[in-house]
Amino acid sequence: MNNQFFNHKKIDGKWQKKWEQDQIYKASNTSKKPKMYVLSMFPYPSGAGLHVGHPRGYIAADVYARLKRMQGFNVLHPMGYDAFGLPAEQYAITNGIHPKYSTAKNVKTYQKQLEIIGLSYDWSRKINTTDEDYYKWTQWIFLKLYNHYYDHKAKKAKPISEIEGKFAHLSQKERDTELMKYRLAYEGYSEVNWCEELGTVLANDEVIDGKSERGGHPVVKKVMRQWFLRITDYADRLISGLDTVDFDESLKTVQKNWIGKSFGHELDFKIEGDSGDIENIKIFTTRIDTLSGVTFMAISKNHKLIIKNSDKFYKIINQTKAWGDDERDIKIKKGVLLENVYAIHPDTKIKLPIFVTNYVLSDYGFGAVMGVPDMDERDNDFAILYSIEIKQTKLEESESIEKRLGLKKVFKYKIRDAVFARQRYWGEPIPLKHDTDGHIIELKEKDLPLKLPKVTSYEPIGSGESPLAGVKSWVKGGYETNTMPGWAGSSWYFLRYMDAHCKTAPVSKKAIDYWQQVDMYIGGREHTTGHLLYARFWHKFLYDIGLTVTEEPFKALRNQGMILGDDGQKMSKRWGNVVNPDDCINIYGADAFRMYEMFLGPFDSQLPWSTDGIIGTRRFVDRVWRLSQVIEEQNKKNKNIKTDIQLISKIQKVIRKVTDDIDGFAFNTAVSSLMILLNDFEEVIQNKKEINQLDFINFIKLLTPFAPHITDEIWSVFKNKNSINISPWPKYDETKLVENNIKIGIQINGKLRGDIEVNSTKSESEILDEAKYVVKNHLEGNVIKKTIYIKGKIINFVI
RNA sequence: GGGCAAGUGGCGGAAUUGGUAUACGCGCUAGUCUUAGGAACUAGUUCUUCACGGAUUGAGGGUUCGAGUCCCUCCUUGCCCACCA
Repeated sequence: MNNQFFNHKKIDGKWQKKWEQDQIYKASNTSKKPKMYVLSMFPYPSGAGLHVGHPRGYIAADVYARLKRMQGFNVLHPMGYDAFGLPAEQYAITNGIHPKYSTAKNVKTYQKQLEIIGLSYDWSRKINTTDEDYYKWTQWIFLKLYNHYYDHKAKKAKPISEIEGKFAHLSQKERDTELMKYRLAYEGYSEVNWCEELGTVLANDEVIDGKSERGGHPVVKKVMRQWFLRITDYADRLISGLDTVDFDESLKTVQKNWIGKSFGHELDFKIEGDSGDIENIKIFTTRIDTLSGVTFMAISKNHKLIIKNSDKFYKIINQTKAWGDDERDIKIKKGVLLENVYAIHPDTKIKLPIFVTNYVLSDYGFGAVMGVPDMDERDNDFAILYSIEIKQTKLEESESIEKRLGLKKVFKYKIRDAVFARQRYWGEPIPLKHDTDGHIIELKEKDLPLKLPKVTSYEPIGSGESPLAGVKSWVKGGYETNTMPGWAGSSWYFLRYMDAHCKTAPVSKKAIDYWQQVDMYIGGREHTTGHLLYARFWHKFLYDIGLTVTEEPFKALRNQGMILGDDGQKMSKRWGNVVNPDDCINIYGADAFRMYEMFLGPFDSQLPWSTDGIIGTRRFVDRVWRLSQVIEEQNKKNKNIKTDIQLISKIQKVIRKVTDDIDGFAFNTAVSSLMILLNDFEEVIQNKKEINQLDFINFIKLLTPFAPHITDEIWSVFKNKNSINISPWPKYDETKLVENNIKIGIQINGKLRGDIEVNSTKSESEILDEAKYVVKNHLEGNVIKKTIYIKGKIINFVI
């Protein structure tokens, strides 16, 4: 070992191979050590492969996992692939290649890219959501959702069989219909986000500004048969559970706002005039106290008053058709007055005009609003546009209105039940059959997995139905032709890692009892209202049915900031600013790359990438390498070197700093303090002093979570057995600290005028006298009115 | 429109939470070595000034012996949600 440069090409691979051979990162499900489950959000392997932004979260999780392992935890740190979903299917349509093969290829690429980074995964637990052994259990969970309902009194899910008796007197068809109103996975007809280009329905969070998240195709509303998950039943628990987890406060707020719980009252306004069977307009309001200011009613164009009287209101239907399908897009308020129909104010009995408007959402509350232009800005805008009376509101205690009109307090939520069906091929088949009467039959557990059949074409068939509807045997068997959405497999994968090969359940009782939940979850903020909410929902359901042992899946969550291109734009092929991690690792080595990703800046900040900077951490790696050789030489000659006590003291401080920083996800400052410590080591060597190997080992141990390859190599050159990666973490020892002479500033009236060396042997008056002497020019001819001396920090003379 | 962040050298960013602003790294300048270039190493590098000195954390004000940090007003940028009754 006489090289000036660290030979990463040889050494990185050597250790990666050895770690895998010795299985040093394998987690034990029976260990007596304290457990620690550290999880990175698993990737969707796209054809483009990883860019340098992706590994940031993986490396951070890995650094954290490595620290915990060295601190003596039994660490579970797994990785896998989320491989069902649209892009693979789009690729299949364009290229005629089965998604199974294209995703397998992508997974292979990702696997290679991850391996060369040197991440400490327990690969024996690798999962892939498209494996039959995996999606068998996704289907199993779906069936559990299907045959459970939510008991709002007990606040938990219960078997549907418990309420079947209630409907025993009904015909099977009627009974099916009634029970469907309770099931947590249910079939319904609903207006959904339909994307013609993709030929499928999308969830709300997959639609951005009326366009599909993937591809940016137009999305319109369409009524279709769908499967839904009743996430709304869990809305309250999804809010209250946030108080028990260690997530970023702003992320909790986003989830709370997404669920959108609000408190208010429901109230019926009687209708007079030509309104067919409809007698009332039901509204929800959070401001019942403004009732006296109501001067009109506003309803959405899809309100039942219009729909059920389409013959009477055909003109209005035609007029409002052109308003656009997405009410969220509207900029200018529009309205049409209903003729010959009035609503009656419950107190004054005054006739109120009814308008069909574009600013009332059809899918929130009852799609109807009481218009209070005096108090509500939106109602005010509308009233001015349509010359509606604006009446001064007399606020009234809501309790007295409640009593007078017999109203009850109610809660409303913004969150909708989640559409759980895609008219697509590349997803988990829904394990249900429809018999000829339309009765639904569940598949039995022994018949799972219901495997995806082969198809000849991946295009959705004309009606917008899934390609499965074109498979004769499938349709003949009565199988459901919808498949599950992309987020099905990712809603429970963290449980599967606990027991990746369990044959009898999604996860065995023994494994869940041991691992409990994810202790530290690391991923991007973009999953806040999608995956993260769905996973919490499924986990709570699985808790209700006794499969999991905690209410929440993730005890703590940390979000990484996005890495931008060096032009400050999002990294993408479109801008030509994509940097590939493989190239960086090939040139600079995994350790330099890992350190640079962590050193770039605060973990949760968005940061521009600059490949130029890696040279800095690469130089650091080389300097550590050279220093290790010098120290080895010194220690060969003399076994009992006494290291400079100042340096030992500095090492102790860095032990504390690096430990605290990794715990607090302040990786950038941990790396910088390691750089400072290296500078200190080199200064000692330059001064022709010697360093004991054991003190240097403390330093390389602190470096190990960031740069595990070079530290393991040095560790073995120093003739240590096993891997440094499973050696004990250094302990901070306060007794080894020495007090230095420190320089403190001398201020006059708060302005810095000089400095002074102090140490513990000098008394306060000695220090102050000396300080006065140092700044005597500034003090000349002035009286010191006040002296402030903060020990070890500052002296301030006020004149 | 609402909510949440954040504004510090040429650049990415530090600052023990009110106590010497600009740590660490990139880049740049000079030097050593080299036929040369590169690499490596050494020294320097907030601005202004020949220098002594002076100024400086988006702008302005305030509290304090002392403010990047706390308070008020404003400006700018980023992200998320956007007619949720």
